[in-house]
Amino acid sequence: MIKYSPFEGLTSGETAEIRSCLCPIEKIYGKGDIIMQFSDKDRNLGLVDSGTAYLIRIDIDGNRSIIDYYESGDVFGKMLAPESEIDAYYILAKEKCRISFFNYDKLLSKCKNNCIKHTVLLNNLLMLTLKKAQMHIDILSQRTTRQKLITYFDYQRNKNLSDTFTLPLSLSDLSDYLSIDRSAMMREIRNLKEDNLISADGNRFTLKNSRYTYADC
Amino acid sequence: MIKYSPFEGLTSGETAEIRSCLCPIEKIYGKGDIIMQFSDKDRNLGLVDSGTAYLIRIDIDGNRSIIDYYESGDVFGKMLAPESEIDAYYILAKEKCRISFFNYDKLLSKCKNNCIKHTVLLNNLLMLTLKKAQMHIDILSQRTTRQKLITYFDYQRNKNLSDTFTLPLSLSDLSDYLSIDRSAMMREIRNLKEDNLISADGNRFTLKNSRYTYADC
DNA sequence: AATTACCTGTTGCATTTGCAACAAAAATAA
DNA sequence: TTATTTTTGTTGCAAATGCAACAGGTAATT
Repeated sequence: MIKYSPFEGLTSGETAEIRSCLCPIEKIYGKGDIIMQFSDKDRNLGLVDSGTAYLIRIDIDGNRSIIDYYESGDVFGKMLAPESEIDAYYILAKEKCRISFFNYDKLLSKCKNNCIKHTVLLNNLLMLTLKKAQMHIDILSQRTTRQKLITYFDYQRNKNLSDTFTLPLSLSDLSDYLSIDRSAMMREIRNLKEDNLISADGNRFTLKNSRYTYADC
Repeated sequence: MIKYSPFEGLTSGETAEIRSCLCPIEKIYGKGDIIMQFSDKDRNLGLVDSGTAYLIRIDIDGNRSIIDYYESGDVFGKMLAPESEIDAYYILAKEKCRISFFNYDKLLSKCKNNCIKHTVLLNNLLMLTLKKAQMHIDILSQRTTRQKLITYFDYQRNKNLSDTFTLPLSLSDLSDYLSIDRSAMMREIRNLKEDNLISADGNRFTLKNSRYTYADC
């Protein structure tokens, strides 16, 4: 499985060069802070240095969904976000976060050195965001709660290269990300345990069906 | 609402230049033909000149889902497609299609003229695919059949700039794209009619709730 | 240390959704 | 044309899911 990152295909020297060329601004956010609101004025792109954050959608009826989540190395911004005239989207700090903000007018323009590295970076950002979106579609398009859970767990297994892994989300938030009722999800997790397909201790899970292992990748 | 297209931001002259530079190969497919299978050998990117095609997923249990669909101007290819070791993905011609294939090694490499247009094209392709994926997530993350339908119809209204529009999918295929049971979907469409929120004749629909119109965009 | 807020886990019950099956209509092929 | 396949539309029933409410545990805050 290919791991996509913003600086994929760039050496650490080039990465440093881009960083100094684009001179990002670092900010710290506390739990529950709103990091970005996607107003027209906001010409920044956020790179998560540490902590976790959510992309939240509030729809016309006030329902809250977790559309995406960001861990260290993930990136967000208006350019990469869904647009809507109806729903509100914002980035929420789930825990204390350190974020580097890049001005993306600088990112989009050619720099003095006429280097194509900006473009490589831009492509990486788009590809990274696309792959996460495709993963989410893969999960959401599963027909049952059970299949949504198993598909999500399978991605976690591949990401962690281990049958045992700790969820990056609380169970409560996971149900939001999977777009299912929390109590129904808890019920199905119990069923999966009873069917001996998983075991779990808190939010540390082990996938027991070994038909397809991360080693197959 | 911004309309994304592969050649967005390029003049018709530049578009022609790219086409001649990349010299795409045109092919015609009949209804039901498999256009692309995402094998490693396939280094092509397909642009739909006419007709419609689907991105199909067949999961481990044999279930078929429509993950994406392509109309004139849309683009597909291994680079833009989900990857999976478990599920099979392929592009299926829904009706007679004319497709232009671009070699994307050529696309990714700099051309002799050192033009950045290839890169613009690449960014457009990624952005186009991302926006479609985000739309799909927006729809699939709706909790009820009713909300999935209304959200989908709303996108169609915006795309067509009219409260009345013809679906680009058959109702049968729409249920696959929305990941819901067809009969349940038919039942909910009937309910929507009875609640006077929509009217429909065949697969020509009119959205009657005018809280938010395309004019607001 | 005490208080508060949040998260986990559970249950009964109502509602929604999926499943299976069928008939009619429409589109496609022979 | 006629035959065949696909799509639409419907229904009864079973199963899955959502809703509301609550209790206990854990983490965060004062």
